[in-house]
Amino acid sequence: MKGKETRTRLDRETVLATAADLVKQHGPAALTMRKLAAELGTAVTSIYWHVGNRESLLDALVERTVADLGEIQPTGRTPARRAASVARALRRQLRAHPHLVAMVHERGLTDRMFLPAQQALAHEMYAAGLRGARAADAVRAVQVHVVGHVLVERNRERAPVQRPGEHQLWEARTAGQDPALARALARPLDAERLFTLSVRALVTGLLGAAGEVAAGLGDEVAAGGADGATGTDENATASGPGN
Amino acid sequence: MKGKETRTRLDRETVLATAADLVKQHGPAALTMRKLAAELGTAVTSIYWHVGNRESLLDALVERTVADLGEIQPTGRTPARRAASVARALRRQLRAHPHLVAMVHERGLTDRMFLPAQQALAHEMYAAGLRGARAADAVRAVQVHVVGHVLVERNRERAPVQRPGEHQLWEARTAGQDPALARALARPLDAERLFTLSVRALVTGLLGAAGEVAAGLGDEVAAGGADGATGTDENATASGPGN
DNA sequence: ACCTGAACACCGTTCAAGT
DNA sequence: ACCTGAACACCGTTCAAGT
Repeated sequence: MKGKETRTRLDRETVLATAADLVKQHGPAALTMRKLAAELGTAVTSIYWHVGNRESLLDALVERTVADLGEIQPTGRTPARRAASVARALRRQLRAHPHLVAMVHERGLTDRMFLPAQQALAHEMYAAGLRGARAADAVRAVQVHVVGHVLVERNRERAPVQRPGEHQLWEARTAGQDPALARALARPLDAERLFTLSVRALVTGLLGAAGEVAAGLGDEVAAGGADGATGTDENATASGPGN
Repeated sequence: MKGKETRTRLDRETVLATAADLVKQHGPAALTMRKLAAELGTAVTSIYWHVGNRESLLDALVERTVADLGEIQPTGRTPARRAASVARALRRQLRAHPHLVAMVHERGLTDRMFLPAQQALAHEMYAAGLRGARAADAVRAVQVHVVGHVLVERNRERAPVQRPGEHQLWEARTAGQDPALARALARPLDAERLFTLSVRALVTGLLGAAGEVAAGLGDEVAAGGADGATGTDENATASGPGN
């Protein structure tokens, strides 16, 4: 159970490695200096010599994880689709490291982490005809949407079963004018589908103004938004070979 | 400093009240049973008699805060604008109780908390011509966007100064084809403006498909998305009288 | 240069004992 | 019915002492 037995020398590298392991398995809250020491087979205080303290240990962990995130490779034939594909790729990266988003945010490393995605998005916004501050707004809107969506998703997964639950709530209430709507809201939510759908809508909305006016790709954009309900098809599995 | 001096009887009510006070001032992490006891002028263990334990104390706190959130009163002349106004009102509610979102999520009370907003949104989506599952998707997309945005905002505010900072990052990098875009991304982000703008785009995108096809209000929707940069004007201060 | 145990100041929670 | 102190099992961190 305790992992390493014949310990000769402790090492900043192995401290980080086993710490990363603990975080990956049980989350950052479960990473206590004492448990880590037990796992390493050393005294608690030895860890301090190599990594300073718990806080800088987590810093280093985050830094290293961010460093070897895969490249983001946009896919699709139009800027709108390519921007959406960047959003999906970003979400996939984040979900591959379940505790990363929260840790990164707490540590104020968000900007560095999202720079590759930001640049990819900026490129597509430019290609779609957005310029300057307007393009910057679009980039940031998508970025915040993705991070926010992943945070909400993660919380929803971690949370104990929703206490009243949309189910009962919507069943009990007067279903209003649209019983089909009430039934749909009572069904459990498919996060992946909702993400794909909302990103598409957001990008469409962001490009819409400039798109129709400036670049004449309004029809393409509208088509991208119109096939909504089909959800996850070919372009959901496309990603860079890096990850 | 210790607040109450002449303490006759402890009371679940006053325990909750002072606990709420501590959370409001220093966040939920700062609410320790021992500090709370000190503030109350009682033994730590007395608290346990009234509220069980720390976890159910926080549960009760959240429950009570959610209970007296104000009504959500949509404003605006079109469904798109009214839906966006619901999103803004929801954001305002959440920001009025800075620690609420995270606590609510951790406790799995999200559904109950957002039911009023959800119903208001559902109403507007129906008015905009969306039906059934499609309307449900739109409602949830907006809901997740708002919660996610607020979570990101909160984290950004709490976080220590972003370490590398978009500033330096974007200045250092090859600014690509659009130096104005790079400059805009180097500027600090105006969360309120970005929120207004992205919600508008999202709603436009969500209604776009059904709106143009079914209800013939595509021009109105497009106009709503096109006046983008002006941001927070009349309808930003509108809310129910409840809060 | 690296590792150790003892010690300090914190936590939440339980429990027998008081009134 | 309500409040108490002592005690337990945890934390992160410091520090003098070892090799």
